[in-house]
Amino acid sequence: MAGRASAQAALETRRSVLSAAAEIASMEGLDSVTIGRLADLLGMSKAGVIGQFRSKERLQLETVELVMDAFRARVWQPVRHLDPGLPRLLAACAAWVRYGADPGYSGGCLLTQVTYDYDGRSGAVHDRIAEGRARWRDTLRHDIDAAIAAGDLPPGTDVPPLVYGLESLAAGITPARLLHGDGRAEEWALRGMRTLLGLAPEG
Amino acid sequence: MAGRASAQAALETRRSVLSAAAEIASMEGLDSVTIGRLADLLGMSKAGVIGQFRSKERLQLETVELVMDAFRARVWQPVRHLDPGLPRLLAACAAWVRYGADPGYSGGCLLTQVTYDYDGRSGAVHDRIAEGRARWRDTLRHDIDAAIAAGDLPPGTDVPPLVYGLESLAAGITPARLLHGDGRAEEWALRGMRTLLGLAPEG
DNA sequence: CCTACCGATCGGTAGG
DNA sequence: CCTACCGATCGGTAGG
Repeated sequence: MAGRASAQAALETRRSVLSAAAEIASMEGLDSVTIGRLADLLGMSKAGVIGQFRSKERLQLETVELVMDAFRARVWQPVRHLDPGLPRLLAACAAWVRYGADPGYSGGCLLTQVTYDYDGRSGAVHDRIAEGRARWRDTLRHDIDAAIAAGDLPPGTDVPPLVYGLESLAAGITPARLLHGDGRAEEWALRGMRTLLGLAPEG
Repeated sequence: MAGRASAQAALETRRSVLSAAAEIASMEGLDSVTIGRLADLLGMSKAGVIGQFRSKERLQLETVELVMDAFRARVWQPVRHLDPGLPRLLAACAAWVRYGADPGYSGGCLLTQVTYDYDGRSGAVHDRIAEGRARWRDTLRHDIDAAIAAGDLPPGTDVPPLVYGLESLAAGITPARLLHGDGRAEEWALRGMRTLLGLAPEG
């Protein structure tokens, strides 16, 4: 029973630790994910929890990685097969706000929360978040450029402010829902995105 | 030297504790404000730090209160003498994004960070943030309503999505600056606000 | 992945 | 506002 488990069992343990870490983090912040709490929650020893992750920072980093994977799977994967351009951008935005409104964790969108919490810190988590956001910005820019080239957006469109606006509107969903109970924040965010893109409110 | 200080000295101590707490919190989050760290930073004993605040939650709450006061002083105070309506709304938005870009703390806008960090928690800090945001929303709504009545905004303006958009765009400044070095985020936020209001890009 | 343990730090109090 | 102290918990390691 004791001793080193099989590679498969170790992988399952790893997954359950990260899943619990994401759940705690979504409610109380990534800092509140402590080794002792995870051990209690999972009925394991602290050594068992931290064993696979060398350090708490590694565990935090892998938690962030897990959530970024979920974001890609739910937001980017469903639309990536479409041609670059405005239709794909709008589909991505719709999936994006949908994810923000229902990220699969009790405490709201962990990605947003970690972004706003770690932006002013230094360290691996800050760097990883900055890199992930930069890649998502690239993706958005790519579709915006294609939309301009196709004539679906005006030729003079200033791209950086537009990207800034889209990501700000998406991020606002979590506090709107959790602080004010705005059940329609998802819809509001998407409507704002359409306005910034210069599109009519519907269709 | 030792023993209970005068009421005035106590007030100065209180201020210096809260100021240090805000500085730490802006960089590493409100959770990282520990009594021991404040004591080290200020050259005091832990008992001296916590003495005036009964508990850590009270200290956190008063730190939030301090930052909310600063927000009101820098954003609302300079424009409140203007008549309700679009000009005051635009002046408030300009002061708002200015504050977001330069909030007076090293680690960015503490109000934004705490908002996104505590939205999913329960407790006094969450409740106070929700209340403060609700009051600011009321202020915005009041000017928007006046602008509609004056004919400066269309009669059919849907107010809640607009308020949502304004606050989301303002909040996006901190991560844009700190994660991506977007020096023009303040300008982008204001431009987005004007677009949502249906105004021309300039003037 | 467990037991047993390390030094450090946590929030907070007693008493002056 | 200080010294001295409390039990609890922190991240992490040794050894199996």
